[in-house]
Amino acid sequence: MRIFHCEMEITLDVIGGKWKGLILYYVIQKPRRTGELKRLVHNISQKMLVQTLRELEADGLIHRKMYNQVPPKVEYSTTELGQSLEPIFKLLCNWGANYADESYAPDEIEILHLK
Amino acid sequence: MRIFHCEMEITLDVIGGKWKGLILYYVIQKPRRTGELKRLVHNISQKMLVQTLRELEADGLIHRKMYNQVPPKVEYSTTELGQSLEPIFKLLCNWGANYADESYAPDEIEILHLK
DNA sequence: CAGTATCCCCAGAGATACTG
DNA sequence: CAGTATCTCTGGGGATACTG
Repeated sequence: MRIFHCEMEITLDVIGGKWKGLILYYVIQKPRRTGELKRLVHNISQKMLVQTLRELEADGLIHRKMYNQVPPKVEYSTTELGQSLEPIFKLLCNWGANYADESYAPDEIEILHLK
Repeated sequence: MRIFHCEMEITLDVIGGKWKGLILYYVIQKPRRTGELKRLVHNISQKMLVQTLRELEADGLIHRKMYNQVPPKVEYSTTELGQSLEPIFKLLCNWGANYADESYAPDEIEILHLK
């Protein structure tokens, strides 16, 4: 039996933590391969990437599709539940952009958009 | 010079981490005293509570008002920037409630709302 | 009551090597 | 390329005691 003290705790239990938010952010945009995520999520180790992906999968937020080929190919995509976070994540990004505008001088911050 | 790779990283830099989300959640609802937060944010230590409050204050999300009286009284409230998270946090809570509905059997979860 | 100062620990995370 | 297995380690965070 899991005990929570408000709905926010539930949400944070599922998408909180050091890496979940960022990984979800990229998988929500479009299906992503493992190596792609490793490149996008700066500084994450192979270990933490796989571990976090397993947790997101176990919680029903993403789906893991494996192609039986050599070399191996795996693609992660959102489930319906995971994709339902998309509008919220968009708001969170907008908020962050606005925060940067208000709280950083132009020469104190740089945003390097990867593709 | 701070480097980010997407707007999401900025947001997570400000409101990510183990305790910030939950503390903000309660302060957004209404001004809160220290002891009140300690009671609401389950399992947080005095040290982490104060430390996190200082970070939120330094990042301009909350304001600390001190009453010069004995015994001391301190009240934390949101700044305009902090309060601008309110609609997003509401969505996050709704999402968590919906997640609980979909992913937990009724006897696997309990939500103890404190006041 | 609110906050500081210490001490200290261990789980979470990094590094490396290896496999199919 | 994707993933596992180990080993290591460090710093985030817990516990405690103390102050104004």
